Amino acid sequence: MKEKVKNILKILDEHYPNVRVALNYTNPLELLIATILSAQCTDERVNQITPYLFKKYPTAKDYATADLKTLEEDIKPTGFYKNKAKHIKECCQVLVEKYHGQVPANLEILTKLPGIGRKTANVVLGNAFDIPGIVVDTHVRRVAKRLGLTKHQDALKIEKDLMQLIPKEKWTKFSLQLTWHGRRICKARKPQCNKCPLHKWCDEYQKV
DNA sequence: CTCCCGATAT
DNA sequence: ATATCAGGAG
Repeated sequence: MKEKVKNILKILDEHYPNVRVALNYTNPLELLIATILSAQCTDERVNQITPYLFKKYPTAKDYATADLKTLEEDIKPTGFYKNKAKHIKECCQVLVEKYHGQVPANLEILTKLPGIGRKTANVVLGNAFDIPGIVVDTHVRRVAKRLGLTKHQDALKIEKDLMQLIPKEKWTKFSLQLTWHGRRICKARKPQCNKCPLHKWCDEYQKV
């Protein structure tokens, strides 16, 4: 397994050397909001509305004091807009009341905020604060499972498995690489195994 | 486990 | 028609 992980990491680095979050942002708050909006929605769609959104709501206080219906309309194209608007407003209210309107760089604090789970928290920590974290989104879950890096379905168990296998300083980049690979090659519906540089090390590919 | 939301691929 | 898309709350 150790050799397998080493090879997978090497191949990922060769093929995806400069991965970056596909969501556009210029500060931790913007990344936090964009990540909440990205739930069950493509990043392109999120990027389409965020230029307008970030201009209209530059600080946490702007979301905290926003009219809920107006905020719903502003984020509508990203889907789940009622839940997301409610989460964003409540989350920013806590940020204003308890954290001076700043995004805390701490996993335990972040995951207690309304609308913020481990996935969103780790995206913000890893990319806005350079604090290593394994991000288990739908792509990471699928690809890690297919590769045979975990047997679990539960996101937290997958996160723990990957934390054991991957060196800490690579957690954030590895998550981004797996997500990117999952989007482009190892797709949910029609995985492009013939184009996949990892298929030698893939459990699922060996089965077929 | 279900619900929230709607666009797009298959 | 149905599954899926950078999930989280109740």
